[in-house]
Amino acid sequence: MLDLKFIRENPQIVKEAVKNKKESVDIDKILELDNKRRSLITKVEQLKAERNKVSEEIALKKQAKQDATADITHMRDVGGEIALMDAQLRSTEEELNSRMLWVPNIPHASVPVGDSEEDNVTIKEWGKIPQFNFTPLPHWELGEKFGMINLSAAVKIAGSGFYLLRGLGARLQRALISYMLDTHTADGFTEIIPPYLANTETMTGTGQLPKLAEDMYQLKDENLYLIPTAEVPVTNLHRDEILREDQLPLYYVAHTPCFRREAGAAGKDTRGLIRVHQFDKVEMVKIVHPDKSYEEHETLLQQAEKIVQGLKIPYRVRLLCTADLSFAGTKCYDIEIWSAGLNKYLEISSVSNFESFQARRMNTRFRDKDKKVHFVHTLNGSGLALARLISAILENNQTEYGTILIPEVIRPYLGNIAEITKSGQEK
RNA sequence: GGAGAGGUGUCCGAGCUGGUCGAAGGAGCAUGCCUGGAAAGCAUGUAAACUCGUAAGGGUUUCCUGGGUUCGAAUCCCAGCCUCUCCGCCA
Repeated sequence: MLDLKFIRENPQIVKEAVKNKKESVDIDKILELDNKRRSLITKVEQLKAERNKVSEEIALKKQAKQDATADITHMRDVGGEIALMDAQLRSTEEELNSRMLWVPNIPHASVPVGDSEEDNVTIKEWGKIPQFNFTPLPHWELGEKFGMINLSAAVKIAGSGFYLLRGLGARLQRALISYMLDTHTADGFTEIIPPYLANTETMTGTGQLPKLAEDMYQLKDENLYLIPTAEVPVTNLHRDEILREDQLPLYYVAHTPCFRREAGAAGKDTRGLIRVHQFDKVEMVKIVHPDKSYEEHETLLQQAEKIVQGLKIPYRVRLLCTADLSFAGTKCYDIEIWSAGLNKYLEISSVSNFESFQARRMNTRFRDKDKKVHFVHTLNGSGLALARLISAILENNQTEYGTILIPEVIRPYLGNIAEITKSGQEK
C-alpha cells in the first residue's frame, strides 16, 4: 500500500507507475474519496467535540443537582447527526481502503520501463553453458530412468500439476534444502518454520490479497489459504508491531512448501517439475531500516547467487522491467538457471525490494532514536526454489555414460554419493 | 468437542455500582542529579493513528473486534475472535 498523502501530493508519479506496471487503477477516484473523507472527518469531529464538551457540562450539572434536560435533548439531536455522518464516513473509508489495496507499488528509478519480459535486462552471466556430445535428456526422462521422479503417481494421488520424488530424488531435495539453510544461517539468517496456512490479514499484509486471490488455494470452510511462498508467513511475523531500531535488520530464512493454483498456465513450459501446484522453496526475508533497503537488496541477490554458484550451475541475472515487476515490488532481480534438457534459462529466484509497501499493509514499524515511528522496508529472495533446481541439476550434470554427477557441495548431505548410476542405486 | 475463567498502554496490573479515565500503581526505557566509574537512590519524561493549521497549537479516535443501549461506555447488553484451566479426543 502506498502512503495516501504521497498519492495526494504526487498523483502524476503514481499514475505513471500504474501505467508502467500495466495496471488499471482509478487514481482520481481515490483522490476524490480522500477529499470526501477528510471533509466528513472535519465536520463530524466538530460535532463530537461539542458532544464531549456538553456531556461534561451535563455531568457537572447533575453533580450540582441542577436541571440538564435542555442539554440532553439537544445532544440527542447532535448524537443522531453524528451517527448519520459516521455511517457516511465509514462507507467512504471502506471504499477508499479497498481501492488503496489495488494501487501497485512504484518502480524504483533504476528499473527500466518496458512492455513485457522481453524488456528485462540481463545484467550478469555466470558459468559456462555445458556442451554435450549427445542429446541431453530432459529431467522428467532422467527422473523416471533413475526412479527419482514419479509423475504418474503424483497425478493419481492429486491430479495434474503435481510431482512425486522418490529415493535418491527425495534425498537430493532434502540435501539441497539442508545445504541452502546451512549456507544462509551461516550468513546470519534465522531459520523459521512457519505455518503453511495463513489467514486473510496475513495474505493482505504481503500483498497477495486482494489482487492475486485467484492464484491461491483457499480452504472451503475457513478463513485460510495455503501459502504460495514462505514470504507470506515470515514477513508477517512482525505485523502490527513497533520494533526497536536496534532490532533491525532482521534476517529470516525458511523452507516451506509453496502452493499455487497456476490457473490458466496449462500448456506452455509446464512439463515435469517446471510449473507445478506444489513445490518446496527456501526463502530469505529481510526486514530493514529504510535507508538500507537498496544496499540490502544487492546483498540479498549475492546471497541467492552464492547457492547457485556453490552448485556450479550456469545462470544469468535479469533486472525486471516495469511491466514484469510484481504488483508489490519496487525493484526485482530474477536469477535464471540454465536448463540443458530444455535448452533455455529458467527462473529460479526472485529477489525483490518492497520498500514500505508491505510494511504499510502489515503495520510493521520501528521507533528511531528520536522516538519517531517509521515504516520498515521489507525484501525477500528465493534461495532457491527446489523443483526447478532439481530438474536443472539432473539435466546439466548428465554424462555421456548415462550417469548424473552430484554437485560436490551437497555430497556430504547425501552420504558422499558422487554419481547417480542405476535406478535406485548409487555409487 | 464439553465446562469454567479471562482479554486494559512496551510489560505487569488496578478500575468494571456508567461522567473530571489515555486510563491509578509498579516494572522497563530515556534524560538529568549523585559517583573515580557503576549499582542503588532521587527528579523529570515516556502511546499511536487520523485530522485542522505556514507554525505555535487545536480537535477526534483507540482499554480484543464488531454491533447495541445512553446526552455520555474501559465500565451495561449482544455477537464474534483469541488466550488460559479442567475434562474428553488425538499425531
